[in-house]
Amino acid sequence: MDRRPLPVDPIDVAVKHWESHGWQDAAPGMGVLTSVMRVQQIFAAEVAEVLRPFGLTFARYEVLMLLLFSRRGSLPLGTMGERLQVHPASVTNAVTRLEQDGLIRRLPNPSDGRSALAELTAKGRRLAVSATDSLNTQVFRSIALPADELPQVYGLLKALRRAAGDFT
Amino acid sequence: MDRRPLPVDPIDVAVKHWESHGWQDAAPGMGVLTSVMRVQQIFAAEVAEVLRPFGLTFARYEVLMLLLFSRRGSLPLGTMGERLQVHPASVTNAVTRLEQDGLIRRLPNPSDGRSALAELTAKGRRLAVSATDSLNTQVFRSIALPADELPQVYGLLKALRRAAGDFT
DNA sequence: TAAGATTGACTCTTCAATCTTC
DNA sequence: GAAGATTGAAGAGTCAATCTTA
Repeated sequence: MDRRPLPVDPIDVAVKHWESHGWQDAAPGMGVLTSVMRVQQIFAAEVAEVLRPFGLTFARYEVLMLLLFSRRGSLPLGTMGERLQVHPASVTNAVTRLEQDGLIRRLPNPSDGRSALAELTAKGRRLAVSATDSLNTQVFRSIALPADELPQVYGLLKALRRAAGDFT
Repeated sequence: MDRRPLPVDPIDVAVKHWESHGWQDAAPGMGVLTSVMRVQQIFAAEVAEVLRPFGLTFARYEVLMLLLFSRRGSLPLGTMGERLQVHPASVTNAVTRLEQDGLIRRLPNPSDGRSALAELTAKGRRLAVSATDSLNTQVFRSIALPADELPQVYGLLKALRRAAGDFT
């Protein structure tokens, strides 16, 4: 689904339309929201391409990394859903697939019979590290902004997330 | 799928993990990418909630707005895919659904027998304007950033989009 | 009764293959 | 043969309903 670059920025055009329809006060917000949607789409495509050879999606990669960074290499599914801010059903989905691929194991939670733990296997640990190496090199280190502007975007997006009640 | 706010910012935590695993140079990019993904998720949820009563998704709303802003109120499907940066199949999907709902009409393209035009109906035009009023009020005008910071984010995201080859 | 997890239905997206027209 | 659009299949996400345990 690759496209040639457009001669004009379609989001600039949309913002101008908003301004000329009497929606001046909403135009900047519309522009920012639409830009976030589009940048996410670009990032998601890049990440998906890098992760495909590993048999991973971004959601499943995030589950692996959460486990990699955890003290014992295991976490309750509910905790993972909270940290990743996704629906419980999405966690179940990702965990099931990762388990089929032998990257994690499901264990009963000794302290709560209702709960399940996901635990990283040795194979999962190795894959998480390899995939991270690729992502670091091909995506994260290549984000096309002057180095001093990255913390700026980060801070602005963080303000948006905090305002939305993501964290306190 | 609503969640209570977390006591710490999970993205801050991930960035710190990156730094302490010898991936310092990739940490800022990882933080920005992850933040964009999360802010997109928040925005998408807000937009979906506002559009639900109108029977619209964001993708279908974007199609309506593209037609609303076009000279004749009609555009070839391929052109819409380019402007919205989505797969042709997504356009077909959205257009089919909008047509079922009586918001647009499919017409043959007089200048190319392979191509189809989508044309806004009166009903579609009214709905597009109503939905925009709601989005302006409940989402776009309420984006939680000091007014002078919106153009800043916009500019930074635009630099990212340009670097990705979105437009020239 | 409530909480954790799972299931099945539904939506949206992309991809590959196909059909028609240029 | 190439381009525009469509179709069917597969993947991922949410939601509502359900099952089990606390």
